Amino acid sequence: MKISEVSKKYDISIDTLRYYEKEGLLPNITKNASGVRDYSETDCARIEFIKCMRSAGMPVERLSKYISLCVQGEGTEEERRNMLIKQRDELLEKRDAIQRSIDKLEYKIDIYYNILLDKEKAFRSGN
Amino acid sequence: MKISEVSKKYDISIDTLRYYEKEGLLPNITKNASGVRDYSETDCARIEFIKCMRSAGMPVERLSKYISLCVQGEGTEEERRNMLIKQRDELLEKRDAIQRSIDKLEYKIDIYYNILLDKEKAFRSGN
DNA sequence: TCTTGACATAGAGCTAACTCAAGGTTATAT
DNA sequence: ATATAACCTTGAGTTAGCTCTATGTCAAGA
Repeated sequence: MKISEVSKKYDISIDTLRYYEKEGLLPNITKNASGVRDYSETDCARIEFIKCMRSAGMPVERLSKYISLCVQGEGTEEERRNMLIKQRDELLEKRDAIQRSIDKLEYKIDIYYNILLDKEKAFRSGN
Repeated sequence: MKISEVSKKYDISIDTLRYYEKEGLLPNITKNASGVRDYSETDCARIEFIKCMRSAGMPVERLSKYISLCVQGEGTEEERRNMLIKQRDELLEKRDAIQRSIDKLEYKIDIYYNILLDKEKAFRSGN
């Protein structure tokens, strides 16, 4: 798969794909004789994973570290697992912070609803 | 309340408090004759709100816009409400993206668990 | 053959949200 | 009286994560 196809498929800009590669998130991409990238199935799976993690705010540097462990292979499983656990725990906290924010917003939205309703009533009764 | 107290109470750096003020998030802070800030109850309530919104990633610029509407007062309620609704909807999406990421992480953590368990077994049986 | 379009690299530029540094003033403790 | 600490302002510096620019190569169609 060529870079433009991957870009379309995953809705990630070509620049970003090359940037990720430079940062170590996409190691060992095959290139043909004239240097053109050809993304494999494995590369695509990795891109999907990266996209998911990035959408949740996992830092590029941490992803890079994790992927370098994957490439190292055998013997790094425990460290990899610990990284994922840490990341998950951070996301749980983040999710809760977002939920608190949502709750506060809902509360205020409701208050404005009542204010606007009162104004409407006042208008109708000719104030 | 002085800036250092506010800083401690809300765990926001002094620099950040002044930065927020400059960006319009904390308008009309009272200052004494020698220019020292004195945060009121209202200011503190606003800081708490800002902290909550910032922790969920609401942009400073949007907060600034919202707060300027609050300061404008009467007649801006509908626009304010719409801003909050938009922000809430974005957070709902964000929360869901994070949840998807959490789910993927849980899945992988479990896979690593089984890998490590198998290694342990192999070790015990002398492989 | 010539042009066009998709690819490549290297490195500069951009934005958000802080964070720090330099230099100055004021209130308080010794 | 002086030193210290807490405040002030202005403006520069930092970081992450892209995004853009300049320049060049290469394969395919008119």
